[in-house]
Amino acid sequence: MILGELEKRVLQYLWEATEADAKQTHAALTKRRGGTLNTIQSTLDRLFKKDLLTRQKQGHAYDYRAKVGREELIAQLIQNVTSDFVREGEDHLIAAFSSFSAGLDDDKLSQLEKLIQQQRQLRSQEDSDAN
Amino acid sequence: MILGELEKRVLQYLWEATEADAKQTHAALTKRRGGTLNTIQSTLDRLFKKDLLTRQKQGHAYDYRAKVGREELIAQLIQNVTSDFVREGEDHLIAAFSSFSAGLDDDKLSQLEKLIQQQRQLRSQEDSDAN
DNA sequence: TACAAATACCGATAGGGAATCGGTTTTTCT
DNA sequence: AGAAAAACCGATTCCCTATCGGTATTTGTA
Repeated sequence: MILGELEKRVLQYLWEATEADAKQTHAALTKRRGGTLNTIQSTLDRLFKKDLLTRQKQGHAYDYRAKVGREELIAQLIQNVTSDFVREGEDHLIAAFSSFSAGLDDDKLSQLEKLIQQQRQLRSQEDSDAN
Repeated sequence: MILGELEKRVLQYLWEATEADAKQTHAALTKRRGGTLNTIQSTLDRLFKKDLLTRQKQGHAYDYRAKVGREELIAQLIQNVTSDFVREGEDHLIAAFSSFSAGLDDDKLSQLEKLIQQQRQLRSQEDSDAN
């Protein structure tokens, strides 16, 4: 899936705003870049059709919300752009790591290890929560 | 940077073949999908202009070689697709990890840790090699 | 409930990149 | 120099984003 420039901005805005209709979105984005309300409406609609947004009628306008968070989107995009090159049975992240590792300094490596630890802890907590 | 379907296939082929001219590439790819030699030439040229291939005249034809390896390309693509969403000071891989971690099982986490260790070892070796 | 305002929806256009291919110009080998 | 092989150029089609104008709906309200 490809995201256009405007689509990205709208998405970012919705992550901040939590919820907004076309008018608000237009108001927020039009300051830096011209464009009519219609343009924003189309863009919101396109994002909605891409299943990246949720909408709900509120008064006479749709209120849109991001359906995917920033990290989830990043994950999606990476899988997308990567999938043609990831070998059978190979994980996307593993592939990504292999790709980046040469460019990582010791600090980053440690940072990653910490994140892994955190992730593990998070899980054992969830496990005990479940009981 | 966006890669088209044919561009990806050509790239993959060049990773296998190490080196090939348009004719060979065409011969290799045309079996599964029609298309003329010209199409392949254009594609090779496009990849070359994208700085993904190297070429060198050999006899009357250019011999092309991939300029980036699979993992390097993956890294590039990830950075590309990700950069608009990665926060200031945040690393792409860290962001990627955060995005994926929820979907990783224990095995994958361990696998990653091992990779990190390997990377560390690789470095200390290089260090001692340098002395 | 009928009307006016606010939106949604439809459709058209422009612009950019990939994929394709025909045809012409260059290059190269003999 | 001449034939054959490639490179190069240009045109076309297709798909997707960005933009808007104009019309059809919907909604709040007098």
